[in-house]
Formats: sequence, C-alpha cells, structure tokens
Amino acid sequence: MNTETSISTEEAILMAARKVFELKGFDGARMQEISDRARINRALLHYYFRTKEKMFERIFDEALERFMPLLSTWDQDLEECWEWKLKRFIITFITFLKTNSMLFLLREIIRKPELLASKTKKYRKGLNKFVLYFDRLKQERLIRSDVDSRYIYVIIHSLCSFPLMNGIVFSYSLRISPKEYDELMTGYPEIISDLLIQSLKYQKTEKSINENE
Amino acid sequence: MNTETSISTEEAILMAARKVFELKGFDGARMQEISDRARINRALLHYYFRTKEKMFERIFDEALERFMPLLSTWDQDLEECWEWKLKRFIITFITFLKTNSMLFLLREIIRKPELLASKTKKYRKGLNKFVLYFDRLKQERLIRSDVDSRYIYVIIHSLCSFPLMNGIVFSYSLRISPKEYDELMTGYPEIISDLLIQSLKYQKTEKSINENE
DNA sequence: TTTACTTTTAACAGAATTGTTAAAATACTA
DNA sequence: TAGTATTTTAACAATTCTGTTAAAAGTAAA
Repeated sequence: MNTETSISTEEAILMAARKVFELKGFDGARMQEISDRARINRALLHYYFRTKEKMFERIFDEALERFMPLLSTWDQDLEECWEWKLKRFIITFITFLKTNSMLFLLREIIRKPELLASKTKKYRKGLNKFVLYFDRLKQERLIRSDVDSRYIYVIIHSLCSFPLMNGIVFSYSLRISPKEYDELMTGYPEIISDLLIQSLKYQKTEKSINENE
Repeated sequence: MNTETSISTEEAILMAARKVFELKGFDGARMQEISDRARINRALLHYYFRTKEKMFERIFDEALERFMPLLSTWDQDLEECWEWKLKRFIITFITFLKTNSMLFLLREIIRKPELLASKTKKYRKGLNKFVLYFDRLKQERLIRSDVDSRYIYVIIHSLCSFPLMNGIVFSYSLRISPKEYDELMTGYPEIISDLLIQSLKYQKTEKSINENE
C-alpha cells in the first residue's frame, strides 16, 4: 500500500495516467500501460474509475483547472509596477509549464473541441483581464507601446509556452542535447522579461529600416 | 476518376490522410475515416499504401520535408540588410504554418521520437545556419543586442509558430471567434517584425526598472 | 474487342483493447 | 480475532480496427 511514500492508490493511478496521457494522448494511451506504471492491476483501474473516458476527463479537467487561473491573474491594480507584475507572471507561467504539459491540453482540445467549449461558462469571466489591464496601462500612459493589447497577450504567451512545449525540436535544431537545452532555458525568463519590458516601454519611433549602421 | 479536378486517386487519398492525421493524430486516425473523406473504398487504401503505418510515414516525411528547409534558410550573406531578411523569414514561416500543421509534427515526434531522430543525418547540416548568422551579425557590430543567438532563434520561432498552432485556445482566451482571430492575425507578422528588429537593434541600456513614468 | 489496370463489394481472420465478473488473497481496523 | 475494504488473478464477452482476399464491375487504351 505504498507505505514508504504514503501515496494513496488513487493518487498513484492518477499520476500514472497523467504521465501516459501526456505522452501518448487519449487515443494512444493504454489502460495496461497506466496500470503497469502505477504498479497495480488493470482491473483496479476500473474499480476506481469505471472507464478510460472517465479517467481521462478527471485528468483533463484537473489540468485545465490548474491552467486556466494562470490566464487571468491580472488584477487591475495600477499601483504595482507593471514591469514587476509582468516578470512575476512570466516566471510563474514558465515554472508551471515545466511540470504541466500544455501540449497535452492543446492536443486533446483539437481532437475534441467540446472539451474546452463545454467549460466556457466556468472560465470565461476573468479571461480578458489581461487585455483590460494593458489597455488601462496605455490609457494612463504608463506604457508607451501603441500595439493592440491582444497582440501583447499572444506574444507573451507564445514566448512563455512554446519554448517548453517544443523543447525536443528546439534541442534538435540547436544541435544540443535535451539536457543542455534545459540548462540553456534557465536564463530564458530573464531574457524575455527584459525584451518585453523594453519594447513595451518605448514606442516605436522610426518605421524606416534602411540604414545598416 | 476525379475528372473535373483531375486529382489522381493517390493524391486524393494523401490529402484526406493528411487532414485526418493532422486532426486526430496517428492513434486517433481511422482508415475508414480517411477513405470516407477521399470518397473511395477502404480496401483501396491498402491497395495503394499497404498499411496505415506506411501511409502515415509518407505523410509525416512529406511534412518534415517541407518544414525542415524553413529552419535553415539563413545564408551567410551579410550584404543584404538583416532586417529585410528577418521580415521575409517571418512572413514565409507564418504563411507556411497556416497550411501545414506544426502541431502535427510535434505531437507525432513526442509519441515516437525516432520519427525525428532517424532523420538526423538528412537535416542536421544547415540547421545551425541561423545561429551562425546572428553570431556574425553581432561580431560585425551590425546588431547591438548582446543576447545569445540561440535565444534569438527560440524567440523568433516561438513568436511565429505558437500563435497559429494555439489558435483555438487564443481565440477562446481573447473571447473572439476563430474567424475573428484569423483576421486579427493578418496584422501580426508586421507587429513582431517591428518588435524583433527594434529589440535587436538597440542594446539594453538600463537594467533598472524602478520608475513608473 | 481484348487486355490491363483500377475500383467496388462483401466477407472474414486476427489482433488488440476495453470493460466485466467471480473468486481468492491480502491488508486494515475495530 | 472477526469483519471490512482493498487488491490480485484469471478468464471472458464484446467491440473495434487493421489487413486480406476473391470475385465482380468499371475504365482506358491498344
């Protein structure tokens, strides 16, 4: 009964399922593989979770439940320096993504859009907090960028998510091992924080890009 | 025999397979669904492509074959203005990604890393052209950024890929329809071109971010 | 028209997978 | 220790899916 770690059987199953679903996706996952990984009997999976579908939904919903709040952690408080807010967000987001596969969510949503659509009501309010916040920053002239806040949203999330999600391909492209890539990425949050802050701070001045020096 | 459009049966099958594999992944794809979509008989799939595995590999390899050259289109010619080069790359890359799902490649590589690993030799040379190019730009003082060229690589690719790959989730988060999201994204290449060029041009000056105004 | 190639039909074998069940074994708790 | 809950074992039903086959129908071209 997992005496050493005192992990309940249900927890052990969920951990295994999470891993297998993340790696193989719903369609590629096998109940046998999950039970093997959890070091329990396959029949026990059904004893706890009835069907594969139900087990998957539990995993998916929990992942979504952890993920969605990250999309709306932008309180409208203009007192706190936005640069710090942004930096904090980037670090939180990247830390989260290291342990929770965003690719998993995306893949399953594309397979079955209802997975997200059915949760519309639950998460919709609060979702555009980010856009509102940056709109206000611009209104109040606290940042000088004139870029549509929705682009800023897309840019920040892309910079945070993709490097982790696409690690395999990036490490291949850069011709370094996955381990080396991980090490490289420790400096990454700092880099993009600076990049974003700088480009939000200063309004684009000259549109011409003709001179090389 | 597809007289109107003069598409060969093989081509029709490949188109259908591409679509189904992109949507469902290898494990979720059904031979029946592919043949239905191609408006031919299921037995005919096997007549042309023997097995599902072989058909998939054909699709995957073709996708990779179209994709990989995009990663290494950085000739070392320093005469041409790098800003133009970068802008051209961004537009080419985004245009490509609109029709060719990068998510498809990524998902299948994670499912079965050998898919990429086995192609090592074929694509490796030329892969770090980008990094070399930006290293030279820095050496020659043509750009003033002091950021590791590998970060620049990751940043550019993330900004190009993720907004297209994650369209469903972004349109959900921004509370606009997928159609409206697509429209919004027409202005996107311009935005990130400017952002990147600006931040590469000007070296980060002040590290302090204490003042709000 | 003959010949070769393409496509459909329909049926089937084999394998893999999910989910069920019942009985036995084990562990936990009062 | 007795009783309860958990876990294993092993077998099985039902389904789904892939891949095969053989025969017939259709098409194109010589």
